[in-house]
Amino acid sequence: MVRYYTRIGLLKPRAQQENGYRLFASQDAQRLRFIRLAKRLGFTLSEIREITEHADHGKSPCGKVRRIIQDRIKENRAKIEAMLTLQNRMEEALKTWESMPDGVPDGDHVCHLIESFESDDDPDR
Amino acid sequence: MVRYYTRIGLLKPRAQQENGYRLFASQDAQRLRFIRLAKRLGFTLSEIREITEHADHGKSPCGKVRRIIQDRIKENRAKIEAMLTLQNRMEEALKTWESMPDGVPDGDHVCHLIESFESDDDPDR
DNA sequence: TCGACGATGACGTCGCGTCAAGGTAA
DNA sequence: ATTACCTTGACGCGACGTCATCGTCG
Repeated sequence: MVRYYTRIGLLKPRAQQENGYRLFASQDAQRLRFIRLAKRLGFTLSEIREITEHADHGKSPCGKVRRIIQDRIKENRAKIEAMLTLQNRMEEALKTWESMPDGVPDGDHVCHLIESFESDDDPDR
Repeated sequence: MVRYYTRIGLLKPRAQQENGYRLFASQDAQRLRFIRLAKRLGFTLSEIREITEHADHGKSPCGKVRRIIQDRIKENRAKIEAMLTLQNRMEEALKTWESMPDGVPDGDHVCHLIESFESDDDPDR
């Protein structure tokens, strides 16, 4: 991860001259802790990059931070609902399949279990 | 999608000789419907490929199908819980931040809102 | 001849992991 | 000299989308 964060410019350790080794200062450790906290709050790495660059230019990133997390809460709610819908569909399928035998595939049908779930319309996705 | 599915070998239209155009038969349309149904049930494309290849060899894929969906239900449950945990964390953060002003970044701190969420330990992730 | 289709191939997404080839430290 | 670390670079994942370049159809 540290190598990756360095690669995408989230961490900027100083390069030592003699050997090519990266030198991490305590500021870099601080920065890494910040990244971890932000990730725990749902921020993506590119958002974190925006935030830190903003801050490195002396501007307050707090407004941006509030906006991002509000959007993320909405997005997340939608994703959770979608996953709950899927979960219901899967459990329903398993239940229905309990009373159905395995089938042998012919040219037309791959698996009658799955094919028994013809969807009339396709509201989500 | 159709191009992609063809590329990864999920759809296999016959190539016409004269021009290089792909020729889709009704079987391909049937196969595509199957893929869509399976996706709606949470199967990944590589699982769908396993299933169809199994079936194309004349073997019943139904056992595999039952096993996969049972695993997927468990995985999904874990993911949903993780997302609910995240959602709580985000909403808690927003609430806490309501009473906090925006701050100006100094060398040590990027955003005190995020930094106020020091985590004692890190149980999940 | 022109414009709307088709094909292939390469590259982008996101957050890393992994592997190879080579240099360095103890 | 060994071996354990470090570096850069490329490629992999999943499920496509997009772009460029080319060929083809009407």
